[in-house]
Amino acid sequence: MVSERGLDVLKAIVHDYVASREPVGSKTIVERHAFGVSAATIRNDMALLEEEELIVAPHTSSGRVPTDKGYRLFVDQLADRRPLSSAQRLAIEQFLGESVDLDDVLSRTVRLLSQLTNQVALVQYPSFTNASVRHVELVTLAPSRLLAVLITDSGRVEQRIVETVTAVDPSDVERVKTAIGDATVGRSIADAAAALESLPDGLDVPLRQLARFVADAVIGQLGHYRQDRLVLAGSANLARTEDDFRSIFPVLEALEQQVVLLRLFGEMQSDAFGVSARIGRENAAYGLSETSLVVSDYTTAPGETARLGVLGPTRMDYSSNMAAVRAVARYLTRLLGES
Amino acid sequence: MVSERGLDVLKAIVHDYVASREPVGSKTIVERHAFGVSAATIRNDMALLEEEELIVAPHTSSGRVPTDKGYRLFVDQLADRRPLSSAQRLAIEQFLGESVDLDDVLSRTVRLLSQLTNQVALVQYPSFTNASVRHVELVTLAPSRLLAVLITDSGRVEQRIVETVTAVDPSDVERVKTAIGDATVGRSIADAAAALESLPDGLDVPLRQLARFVADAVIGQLGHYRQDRLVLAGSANLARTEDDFRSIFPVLEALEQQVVLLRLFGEMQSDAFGVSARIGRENAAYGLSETSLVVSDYTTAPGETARLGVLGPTRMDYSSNMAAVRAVARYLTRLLGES
DNA sequence: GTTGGCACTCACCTGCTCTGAGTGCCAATA
DNA sequence: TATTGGCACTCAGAGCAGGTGAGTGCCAAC
Repeated sequence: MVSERGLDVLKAIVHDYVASREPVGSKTIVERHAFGVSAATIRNDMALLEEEELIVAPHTSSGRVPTDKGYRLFVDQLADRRPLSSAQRLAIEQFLGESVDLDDVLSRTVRLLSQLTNQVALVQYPSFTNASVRHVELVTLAPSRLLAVLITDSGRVEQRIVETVTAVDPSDVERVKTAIGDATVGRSIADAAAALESLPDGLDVPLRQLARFVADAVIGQLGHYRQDRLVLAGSANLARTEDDFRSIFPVLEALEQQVVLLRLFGEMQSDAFGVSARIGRENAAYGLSETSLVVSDYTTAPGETARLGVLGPTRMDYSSNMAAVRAVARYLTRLLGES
Repeated sequence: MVSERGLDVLKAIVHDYVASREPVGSKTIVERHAFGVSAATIRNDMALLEEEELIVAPHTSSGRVPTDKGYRLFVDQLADRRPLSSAQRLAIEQFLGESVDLDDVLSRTVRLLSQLTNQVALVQYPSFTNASVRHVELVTLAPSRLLAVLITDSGRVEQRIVETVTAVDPSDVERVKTAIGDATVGRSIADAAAALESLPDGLDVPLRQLARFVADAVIGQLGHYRQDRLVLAGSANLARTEDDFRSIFPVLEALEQQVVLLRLFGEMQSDAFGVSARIGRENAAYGLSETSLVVSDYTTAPGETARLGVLGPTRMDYSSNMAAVRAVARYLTRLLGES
């Protein structure tokens, strides 16, 4: 069993190792932290911690380094949950407050988060499955090319080009637009998609083909509300933080394969404090076994959440990263919940 | 003066160095290329090339490496302009042909280009300054929050949230929408912005404030047509190609600071073949002195061009990268020029 | 349970030699 | 005059030896 002081020693090791990037020895610990005991005592504690596989020595005569299990214990029980500085809070409010639309909010959020944490920041687009259709617009770009624009009450705008086989008559376009609007406006995403499926069959024959094309396009746009997207920023931080450049290659690759990250996001469960972490080898299945992810939910509407977080080397400052992720998620919830 | 064969030697050095990543010696050259002369002769040529600062020896007793000046000469005079394989051409057509809208086209383009070249790919959004306003839509999201949507005949859609001080009357919204539509639809971006400036003054007092808010928002959207944006893909290739990881940090940073890249894009001039390169220290002002950029224009409408290209280490395969950039730019011109 | 002491380990630094790829130069050759 | 084989020279990099020091494990004493 690990003693009370033993846990404090683990905490000290995590802190010092994150700060110095070098294995931590018993002497360093007594020098930097006021334990009031000698180095030999610390050594005994460290031997116990090593037995529990919470720390490990890279080679026989070196200091210790936390294991993934050690980080996990640290995150779950030991990490300080200290709030951000008021200057940081102010920065969040000011920077995000200037946003002009949803895209802008999220792009600002992700840049902000990467600057606060010095890590790669990720923000998932809200799914808005509870949203309902506010407006459908159909614009003629060329004789046989239309642009379908879908607007929801969540303020999201989707566009899609519709190619038709033959040139279309403007009045037909108008009638199809009205029909589609009648069938969808005010309905939820799911209901609207269902209504559109059968819509063309109820129309006069001359309109059917056009209506089919447009309805399919709009259904495709509605489908986007299930598919998620990520925005990210700060990948340069990887090259700064990481010491070995070969290790950043799989990470950069994962960042481009958003699917992987979305699956990871999906699997994570927030704890009572609204923040959760996935550490090192817990991500091995995704080729990210030396990488940790700190994630929090944010809410855009009752019952609708999306996630944001940061990604960095296992050896990261969990305390402050978790605080930053939490604060940004809260502020974002407040900002987007207003509408 | 450098002889005819001297240039062939330079060409061989560039080729071999790009392939092997190691300084190229005289013996290697005679072994791999059928020059029909001895190593000593090649050495004489190399001494001349070194005098002209086209190649350099990293240390006294090693092979030679091209200088930036050497790459420049290679690109301008020696690089083969061989076309892509038909399989590659097919891949371009198939992959891009499936696009559903402008965003999709550009995001597919950039991914494609990064896969073809194994470099970081960049695509600039078209500016569409010649475009004209097709439609303006105003949607009420909340009592004092509207969404303004701007659609142009180039198929681009801009959205922006408008906050008003007080709750707005739906019929007022309708009237403002009509007024703004009348003032802008069918006009060019520049004309529409000018017309909107003075629009509110001509309206009844009760509508003025609302009209001012909305007009400002739409003017802001129109302003986006001057500001450019970049999409990029393949930054993981950096970590693969580069041997020293410290060198990728400034590059990753530049990739996040799109402003820098946009300025670089702006300064480049395409040559007669439609492709241009900026090599190594020519980019020193941007902190990219070990990086080269291969760029081509693509055309979206008569008189309107934007750029795309790839970015990678100075030691890159210029021949095939230039071929790929050129082919993709041509195809994109054809695809976007259709509308 | 804690401590000081002590022998032990091992990564890392330094200085050394050795090797080989590659060069520059030169006199001989076509 | 251009080309060639020969040769001495250079120097990065690999491999080895010895020294240093941070850190450990263990133990007897407190």
